[in-house]
Amino acid sequence: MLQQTRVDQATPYYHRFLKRFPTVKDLAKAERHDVLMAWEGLGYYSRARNLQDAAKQVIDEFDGVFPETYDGIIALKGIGPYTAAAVSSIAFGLPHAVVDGNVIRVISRLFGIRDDVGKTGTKNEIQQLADQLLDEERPGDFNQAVMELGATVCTPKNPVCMMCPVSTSCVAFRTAETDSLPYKAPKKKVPHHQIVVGVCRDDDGRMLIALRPEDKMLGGLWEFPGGKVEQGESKEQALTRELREELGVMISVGEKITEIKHAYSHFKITLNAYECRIEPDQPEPKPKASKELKWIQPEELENHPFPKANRKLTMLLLGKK
DNA sequence: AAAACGTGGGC
DNA sequence: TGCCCAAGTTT
Repeated sequence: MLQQTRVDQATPYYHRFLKRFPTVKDLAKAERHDVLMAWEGLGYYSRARNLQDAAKQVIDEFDGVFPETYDGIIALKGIGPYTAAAVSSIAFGLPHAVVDGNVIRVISRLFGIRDDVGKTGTKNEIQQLADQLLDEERPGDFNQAVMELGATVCTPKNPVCMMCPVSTSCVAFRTAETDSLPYKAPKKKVPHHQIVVGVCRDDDGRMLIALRPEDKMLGGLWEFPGGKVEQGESKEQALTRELREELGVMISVGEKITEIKHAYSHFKITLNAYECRIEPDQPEPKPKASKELKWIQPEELENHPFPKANRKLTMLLLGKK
């Protein structure tokens, strides 16, 4: 949960998750739907799938006993170099240095690394330096101490060098480069897409939702069907086209419901939601781009995992805020 | 090796 | 408002 996520953001999820899935076996045998439901809102949903896959690995490949070696730990789904080092050092006292965002900042300043820390080679260099620095007597404490130093003293903005125990040997401090290190190459600006989605209702007041494929973005979550507005298209045209492509039916576009802005990790969207009706002569919709389609009553929206922008829409539809 | 992958808080 | 960054991993 903590991968690319602040402790404060993950903490309530952590407690809820453990209450819902108290043991590895509970998690391993759970429905994916329920795991994603517990993860909804936390983002990077592949982590939830990986975590459950890892639980299955522990049951099936490790006889139900969590591995106690670095190689065994990093063999688990969703566990990479950082998490394997963190768990093996903190839980089992094994000598592996963690390299997270904090450590990258501390090491790059301490040693005056001026290369782009976004590059693989630079990260390897930092990993080597961290490994050399590691206190092999207390690897877990050392790792947490460096991360804590980065989180509280050697901060991204306005580091408190006066409080730093290693400032006298810090290159960035001695050369007044703390503001420019770690160096990161300028980011490309992210695209902004216009998205249209349809809230298709039938005569019983049910709404049509679609399940996103597991291997794609937001995989395993539900959404209102729709897609991107292409160049030269009106939103109504785009929605008609998208639902024809995605559901295989002709629809009529009704009233606009709302407009929701949202930022993902690598692009931004404006989600335009419309009331829709499937034309009377049309066959039952078939999932062409999604894994499954389902007609549900409004109150059932709360029992399905939705990504953030779609969840805002469901809340509006339920009259909740 | 670089890009894909969510969301929320701080400034 | 817009950008940065967060206890990174996978493809």
